[in-house]
Amino acid sequence: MPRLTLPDGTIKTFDAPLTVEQVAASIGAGLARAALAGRIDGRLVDLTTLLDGDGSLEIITPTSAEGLEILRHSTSHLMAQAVKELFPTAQVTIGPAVADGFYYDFDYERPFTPEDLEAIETRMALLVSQDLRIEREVMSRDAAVALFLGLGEHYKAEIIREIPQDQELSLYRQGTFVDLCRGPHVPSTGRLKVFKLTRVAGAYWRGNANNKMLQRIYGTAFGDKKALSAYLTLLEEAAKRDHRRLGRELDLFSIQDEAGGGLVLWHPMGARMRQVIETYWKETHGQAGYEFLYTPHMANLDLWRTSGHLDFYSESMFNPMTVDEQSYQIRPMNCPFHILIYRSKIRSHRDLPLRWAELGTVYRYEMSGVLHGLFRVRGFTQDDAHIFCRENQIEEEISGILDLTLQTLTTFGFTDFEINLSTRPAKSVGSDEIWEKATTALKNAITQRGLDFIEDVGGGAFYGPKIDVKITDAIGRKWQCSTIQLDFNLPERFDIRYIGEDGERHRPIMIHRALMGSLERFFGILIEHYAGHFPLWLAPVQAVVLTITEAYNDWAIQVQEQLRAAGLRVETDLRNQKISYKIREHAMKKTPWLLIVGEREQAEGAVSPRNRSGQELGLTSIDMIKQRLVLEASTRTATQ
RNA sequence: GCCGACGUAGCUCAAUUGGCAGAGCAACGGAUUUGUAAUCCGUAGGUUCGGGGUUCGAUUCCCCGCGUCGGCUCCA
Repeated sequence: MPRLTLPDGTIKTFDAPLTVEQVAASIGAGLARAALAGRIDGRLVDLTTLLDGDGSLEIITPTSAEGLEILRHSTSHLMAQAVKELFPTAQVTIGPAVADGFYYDFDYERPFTPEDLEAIETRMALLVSQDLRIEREVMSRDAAVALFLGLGEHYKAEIIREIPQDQELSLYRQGTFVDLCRGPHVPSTGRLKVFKLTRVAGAYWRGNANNKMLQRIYGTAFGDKKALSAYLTLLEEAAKRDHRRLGRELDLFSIQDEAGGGLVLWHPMGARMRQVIETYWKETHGQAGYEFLYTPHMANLDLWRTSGHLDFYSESMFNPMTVDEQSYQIRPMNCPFHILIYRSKIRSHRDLPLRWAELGTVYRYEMSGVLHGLFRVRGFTQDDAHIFCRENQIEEEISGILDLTLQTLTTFGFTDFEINLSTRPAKSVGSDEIWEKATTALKNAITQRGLDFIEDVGGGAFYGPKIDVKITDAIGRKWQCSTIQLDFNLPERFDIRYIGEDGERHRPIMIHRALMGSLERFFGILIEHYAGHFPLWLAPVQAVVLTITEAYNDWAIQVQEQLRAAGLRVETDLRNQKISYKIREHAMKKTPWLLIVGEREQAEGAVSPRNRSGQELGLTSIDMIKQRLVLEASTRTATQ
């Protein structure tokens, strides 16, 4: 007699075994229609799963993340079925649900075309209208291998051979199509009504460039049409915010072939913003007890041999250049230089912790195909710092870095954080003891300020555990910028030490950390986060004084001078144009404040301010507007 | 690097089966002296990404190169 506990705590008992689907129907017809799968005691199962014992049961619908994932996974199978029917010689490989939808990789003699996608979509719709049952079947390994080899599906056979012996193999059949799959899946193709194939792309088998290139088709699926159109609207919104487009429109930066791909040219307006960001960075780091360093952009190759970068990082390094028969390497990182400064004299335990920061520009080789605006470049500036401390100072230092990180990110308008802690991987350097101590210190530092974290077990670098912080932007996208990384390796390689209280030599702990990560990338994120509507403290031009006619030029210039004297970034627009023309132009440049001056304003020593949202303040004295803008800029928050 | 799509004026985009390379905005010149999102007239602007081929003729078709864009991790 199944006795089932539902998520709201109610308990339902049945006098005979029944399927998840039947339970859903017993709760309500609406739920039965929406049901995609079930969760029994935490395990996701098909709707057709028979319940014969007690336990907790949750009905999964498209409103949950899992429901959406199942829906998309099933849609990817539906697509594979359509592809197999239209292109019988295509071999199926893998087809998972991913962040925004799903994909399926096929091995086919030619790439799929946009016309193929249309045909596939049409066939998918046909299969949906047939409402084919999707049925699970368990099979032995040998039988499964034989089945797929018989179907000419060599990739599937290869996959099965790699699945652990003791794991149960399941197949899903729908119509003539059969696929190896862990499941769960929706009960029939009729459930898959809202989907869209988005693009085709090449993708290597198993993501390895040495393997054959497969044809990947991307698509997405949703529980209802509204959700799909909301998603498409989001894509449009993201396109409007594209920093490459805004960067050009607002004249912030460019990347030009003549200089080289992935090398950023900061134009005056972008450079103004960068100055503001750097000034803020210096201010906060000074307050947090950091010292600042400047180090060279290249160094003798031997330095990179000692640091080990030549061994484990050479793929990302530019080729060395020869100078006076010696090899020099343009730097991909700043840390070896900071270590050299540490090692330049004997350090005492009293000197520690040393917090050394540098806006260090580094150059890394990225494959041409991955370059992308400011997000993926070949030359960028890190807001880098290295902390040298004693073992017993780790927790306090991490704690301080976390404070600074959250303070910085909040100031730039990000308030939603996800903290990831990555622990010791299989291959690593350093003793069990130090890993244990350090990892605990990291955890404590996070939990002590009441924050949650996601643990990525074994996800740390070989040289130490790390904390990454992800931010969520205005349209819900996540970005990882900040990283805090312990290093047990470099102090060893450079043999750096300090003299302890006991008079003996000890090895310091090194912490690498960057809060914004790369200034270029962070700038790109800011552009997209604010969609170019930068808060006053960041805006390259904070206000423009617009004249009604040339008769008021003198007053406009006086206004500009007075506001500039108060530290504001103010321009004038004295052109012989209608006021509405000028307003439109500066509105499109997303200037926070437009200060209009004409006869009345001049007579009263005033301006008529209009803010970015079109709000007019009316006649305002020069002192009033000065105060207001200075206050708004100094609070470093978005007020419009 | 690999797969695919694309590459026309500073920007956004046209150009019939292969038949004189165009428009809007921006720029520049002139007129207009204007009150809250585009005043009017004019001028200039091109090796159609580069190179080669087919053709009487190539922006258009073919080949090579360069660049841009979308992908190439998310496990059956």
